[in-house]
Amino acid sequence: MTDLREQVLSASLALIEQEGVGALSLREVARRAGVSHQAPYHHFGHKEAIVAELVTRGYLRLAERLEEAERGRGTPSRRLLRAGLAYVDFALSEPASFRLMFRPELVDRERFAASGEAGERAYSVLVRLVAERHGDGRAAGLGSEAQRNLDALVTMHWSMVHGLATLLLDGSLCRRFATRRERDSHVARTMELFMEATGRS
Amino acid sequence: MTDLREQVLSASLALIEQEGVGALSLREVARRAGVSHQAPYHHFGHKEAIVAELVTRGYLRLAERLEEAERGRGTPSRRLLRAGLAYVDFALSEPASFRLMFRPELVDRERFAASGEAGERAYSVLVRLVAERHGDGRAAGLGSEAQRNLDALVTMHWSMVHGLATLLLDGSLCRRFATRRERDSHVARTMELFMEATGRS
DNA sequence: CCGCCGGACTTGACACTGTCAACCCGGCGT
DNA sequence: ACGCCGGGTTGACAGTGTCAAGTCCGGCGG
Repeated sequence: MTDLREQVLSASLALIEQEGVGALSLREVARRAGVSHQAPYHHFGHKEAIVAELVTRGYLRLAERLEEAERGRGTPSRRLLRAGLAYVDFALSEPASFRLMFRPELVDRERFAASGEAGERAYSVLVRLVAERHGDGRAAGLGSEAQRNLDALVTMHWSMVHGLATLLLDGSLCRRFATRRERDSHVARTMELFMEATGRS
Repeated sequence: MTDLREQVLSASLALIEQEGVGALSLREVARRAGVSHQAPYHHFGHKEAIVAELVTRGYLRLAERLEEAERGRGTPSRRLLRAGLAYVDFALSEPASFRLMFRPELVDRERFAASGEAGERAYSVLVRLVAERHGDGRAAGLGSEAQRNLDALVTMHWSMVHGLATLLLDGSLCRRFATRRERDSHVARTMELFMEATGRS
């Protein structure tokens, strides 16, 4: 019916959501779209191109959510916290995209530059938020020692939210909670603990 | 020559290390072991059983490393830090195992209980270390509020090291460092920053 | 109007995968 | 001596990604 290209993309995502990343099959996607097994090739060339497109779009949506938190009201700490929660929430609400985004063997970032750039855009939001919170007061003039510490701070924040997201999604944390509400309050408590410990506001 | 079972396991790991998780192929493994494509089936039944065995052994080695850090000298904080560094180091030195361990769609934890138990063993080390550091002074008598906070602390520590490990392995951090030494010092700085922020010793 | 050109799609083939089935062989216990 | 069985083999089947043709059709130039 509508644009087959879009249909292929959404069918792929749905398939991954239902059966897991490993079950993504062009032929099954074609079947679901009601076309022959080669039709998708006319729009994408190979499987990797489909995944690359999904990865790019995933990073763009993540970047949007983070930028939304960045634009919000409140202290730098508060906005950084909201960005962190948005990161985790993204992973939980779009698990298929999130898993694809962090499986580098699926899409070669060299050949699909758009995916890499979208990832950089999301990353840069985090860098700005951390820098804002942890005082880059004297603008760009930090010595290399201070710069290295800022780098470490960014890595620390990112590792925290990324670890939380992946453990909730794929790790043992995913079996620890009976209800969604329970899980969410655990996440909130953990993030607040972290922000409080590392905070200076 | 020697035990084919062991040969299959090590060949599988080597193959994953070289070509990625997706490239694990029983037939290629058999080829490398110099046997027919069905020989591995005589020892494992299906592919999942091979992966499950690798996952179990991976968790056991990780648990050993963590327990080694636990037994070491120093304050609780120091030992927790060393356990965290051991976690990251494990991921970097055994990337194939680590990736398998956190891809739950590959092995069903219900049917392969050994994998789950080995994972629990590693997890419990972390729980003990965090509890020891963050004062479970009055033993088992914590109220449910304090218990929830301890849970959140464990999740926080685990998320931190797990996020750091996966970002170094699969995320954008892996392209940020030219030399291993540079990378390691970044890891050390990040972990120390984290421990200092969350520490009470 | 005809012709034809190119994009969207189909059909058919190939090599590869995991897995089922049958067969084969050599050492062991009875 | 015989049968059994663990470890190994070969052969087949369905499913996969991908290459190579062929088919259909709408819009264009002449």
